[in-house]
Amino acid sequence: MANPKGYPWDIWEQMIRTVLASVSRELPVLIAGPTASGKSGLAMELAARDGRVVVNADALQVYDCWRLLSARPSVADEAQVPHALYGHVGRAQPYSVGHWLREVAGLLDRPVVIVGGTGLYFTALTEGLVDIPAVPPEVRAEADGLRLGDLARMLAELDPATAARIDRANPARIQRAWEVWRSTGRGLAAWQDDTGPALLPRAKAEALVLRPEVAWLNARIDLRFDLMMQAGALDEARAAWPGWSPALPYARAIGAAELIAHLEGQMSLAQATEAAKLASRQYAKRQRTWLRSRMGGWRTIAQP
RNA sequence: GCCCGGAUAGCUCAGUUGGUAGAGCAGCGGAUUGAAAAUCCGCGUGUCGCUGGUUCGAUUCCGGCUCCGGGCA
Repeated sequence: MANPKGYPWDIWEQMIRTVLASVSRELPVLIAGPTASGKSGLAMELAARDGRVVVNADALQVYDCWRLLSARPSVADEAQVPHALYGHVGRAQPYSVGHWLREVAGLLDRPVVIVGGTGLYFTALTEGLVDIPAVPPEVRAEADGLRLGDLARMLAELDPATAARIDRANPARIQRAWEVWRSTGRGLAAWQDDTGPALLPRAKAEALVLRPEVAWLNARIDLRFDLMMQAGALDEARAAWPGWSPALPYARAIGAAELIAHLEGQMSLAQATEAAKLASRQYAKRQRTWLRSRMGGWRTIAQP
């Protein structure tokens, strides 16, 4: 990617290369960082150097419909170095951390560099995740049909331990807790207390976090979206338009809803573009919070 | 040139019968063990255009000025 005007991309890239020179050739490598920080390119270099497979740790790059909008590696990239867990999930297919972790488990018998921006995925990998049976679609549908207040009341009554532990102002948490109780007959808190050892503890991997400077990253984010548009992101959105289901996870790709809204005549292309860039910057901020607070023991690569 | 309206947070605006002001968005901080590019929680960041006057006290009332809209010439 080109260098945003006035920002020292070359210095950042050189600095990272220096760091990479000291990265183990044997241990699995993890690369976390905010969107547009240059993770994928670095992963490819390491993969080429050590004969590693690049493994995706991004919740949106798994979907087959978003190569451009999710900033997935290009066809050329994939031809150059082996990649795994990219674009292998259909948009109507259920997918979540649990699926991802099980797939990663099957790949750890070979040299890997695991790269992505989804903090939850890395935390599940290095700190563990309870194996709770998947919530059946009927239970999800049942929960979707109930009012939040009712879910909260039922949860407080049936599973007070979980109700006390979760953020009860958060609808997503309440619904998840209710669904687990409903589909397994056991409380989420009880399940979580049984969390086993991590699949790949951070001590057994080379764990890196990229932390570029905020203004620099924001400029990169804006530039990257412009490049996506030049590469045909609007066509990609148009292809995903028929049967568009905003409630499904695939629809959360930043920029997708904005471009669809434009196709539906609800906003100009300029407005959609601005909204998508804004949403990306806000997403990067949330990622920063996670990286700061949950990846303290990781090796930080910050911009000077 | 004259008349009318406006000027308050980064933006769009509300408000103060005179006691130095608050919403939305943006921003900042945080939570986050299966929808996580999701979801949720917290925080107001200010020469109230400038300048005189009245007043114990002016962002508020009065005069002048500046700028921005609109109208009449």
